[in-house]
Amino acid sequence: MIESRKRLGQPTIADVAELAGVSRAIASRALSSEPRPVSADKRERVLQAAQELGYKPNLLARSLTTKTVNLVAVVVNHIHDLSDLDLFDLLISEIQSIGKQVIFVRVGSSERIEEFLRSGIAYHVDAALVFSDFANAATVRKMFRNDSVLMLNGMRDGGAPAIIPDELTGIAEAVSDAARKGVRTATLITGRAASPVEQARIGHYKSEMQRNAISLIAEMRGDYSYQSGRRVAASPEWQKSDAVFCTSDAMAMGVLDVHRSVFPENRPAEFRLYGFDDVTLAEYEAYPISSIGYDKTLYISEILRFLTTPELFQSGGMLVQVPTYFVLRSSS
Amino acid sequence: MIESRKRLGQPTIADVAELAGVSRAIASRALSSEPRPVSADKRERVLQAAQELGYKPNLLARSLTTKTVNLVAVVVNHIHDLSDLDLFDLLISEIQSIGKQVIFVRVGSSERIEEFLRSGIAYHVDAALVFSDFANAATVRKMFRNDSVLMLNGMRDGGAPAIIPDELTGIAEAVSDAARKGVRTATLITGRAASPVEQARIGHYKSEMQRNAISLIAEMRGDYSYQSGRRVAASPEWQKSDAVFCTSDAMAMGVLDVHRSVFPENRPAEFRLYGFDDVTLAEYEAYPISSIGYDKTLYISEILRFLTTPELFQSGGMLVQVPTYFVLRSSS
DNA sequence: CTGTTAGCGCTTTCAA
DNA sequence: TTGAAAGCGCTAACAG
Repeated sequence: MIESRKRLGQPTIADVAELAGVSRAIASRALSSEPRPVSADKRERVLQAAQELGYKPNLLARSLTTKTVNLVAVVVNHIHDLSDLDLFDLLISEIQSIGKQVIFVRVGSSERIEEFLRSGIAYHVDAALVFSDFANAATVRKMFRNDSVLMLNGMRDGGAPAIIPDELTGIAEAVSDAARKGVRTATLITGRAASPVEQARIGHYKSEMQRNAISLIAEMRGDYSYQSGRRVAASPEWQKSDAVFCTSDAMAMGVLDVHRSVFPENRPAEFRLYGFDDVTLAEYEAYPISSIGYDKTLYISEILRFLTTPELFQSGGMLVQVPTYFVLRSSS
Repeated sequence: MIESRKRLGQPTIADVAELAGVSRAIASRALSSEPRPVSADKRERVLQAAQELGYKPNLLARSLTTKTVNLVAVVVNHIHDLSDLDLFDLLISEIQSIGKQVIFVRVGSSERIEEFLRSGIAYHVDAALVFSDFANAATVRKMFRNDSVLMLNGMRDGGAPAIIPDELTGIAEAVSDAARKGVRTATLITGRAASPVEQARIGHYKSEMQRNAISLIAEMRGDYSYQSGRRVAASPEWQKSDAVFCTSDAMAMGVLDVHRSVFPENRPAEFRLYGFDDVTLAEYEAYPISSIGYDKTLYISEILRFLTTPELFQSGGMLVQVPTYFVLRSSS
């Protein structure tokens, strides 16, 4: 006979075993989600006892031996984009549907991020999904006990697997849409130049413009935000061109609003406007911005594939590309 | 001499103790963040050894004895509301700043939520912040091992502490703004009627209208979304009134867009329009919607107060109110 | 199939 | 102040 149940606190597996009249090991096996050898009658008795006692396993204790917590870290810089929300809502929901939970880690510009991570449960996650571009894959991998890290920040800097939208296809479609409509000169409004993703994006716009005989007469710097779009569009350096390409929808909205006050039509009269991201917002009538998007459902299903069968991605930092496409709206 | 360090895996506190030539207990104390009796020189040696080994405590193991994980659950229905956007980024950031991490639990309409919770680390959180209205306080409390639950869904259904915006003040200001401008008749566009929060909100609008001699000539049902605002505004039942009050900004945006196509001015010409939530978006030129908001920073600081000193809230389900205020924009 | 025995890594009595 | 030892609750290895 094992010790009698201590009255305080939740029942443990020892209590269940005692009530069922079996050893703790048997109780553990009977309660396991994996198939484990237990005779039918004992399993029945254990389940019955667990039920009776209202037994709930302590996952912290279990994790200690199994080395797995069914926890996924989502590492972000910040979430202030609407497109972020659409994405994260679905992502969380999908991750939960495979029985894992999501811990959000917002790294902002913090320098102490590594220390912060180490001192929290997030350090023990089974996998990390990195949307933030604060560090490269190698660094990020060192930040988690587990080296199962998926880069989703557009970077592809080495050993870690990554899923990135193939931006070239969408950009090519957008630029050729402009060319087809007679656009000969264009302005490019960019975001944070430091980002390698932005560098590549800019490169694609330039090469596609060249291919389509569109000359880039001005390149202006924003920071992806609505306000920066307004600022750029209202600045004295602003010059007329046939088309304005922005590397974010928010900047395009800013540009649109500045020019809307001059041209009361719901779109700029003097140029064709293109955004990037295809945020939900563009569905709103006031911002009918032609944009470049990708299939979020597909993107997320690839992420889930990584979480459920990481082996598939481990072959030398596999890269999965998700196609982008052009979405035509009245701004262009 | 304790067993020599096993080569595999991370160094444990035993390794540190061994290297420092002290017992595990001493190492534990020296490394503790709490003040614990350790002689100065041993503490020094332990810290030195930990440093040398690159020792990182295993928080899962620690939690097993301390019963605390520095983890906060944020329970939501979904996160794609415009108003969510403004809140969650700041909330996560603030929670992290006090050394806790955030686990997001999206309950959607799932029935198996309790089971899901029990089988995850989230069950062991130190506190739960409930934005979702899927259940009452008592039920929610049973879903976490810890009963430190803060209701943020506007409900105030019992023992649990809650922080809710005091909507009456803002609504009173909005309605009186309308009255002052000569509004005599009004339409009210509402969201999900099932929600008790919405019920209260509607009640406030009605009583304030009465007080201000504004007659409510139509009450129409939306679902808080932009699309539902459009649908309502375009429906055959729509009738003219001096003012339109919506219980969400998104619906007001929908209403505005439907009427914008008739009146190209940036605001409806035939009535004054009022929203609710004061989403960031309303700062954009295309949607200059007068709205009702509250100080998110204040709201979040109250939440943080709960997390750091829950005792303050435990006196019989304390209710903290955060004042709302009216924000005047050109739509009214 | 079953039970015993060791742990997982850490903290905390409890004597010394 | 210190260290031995006893757990926290669970799972896994190993005999039977």
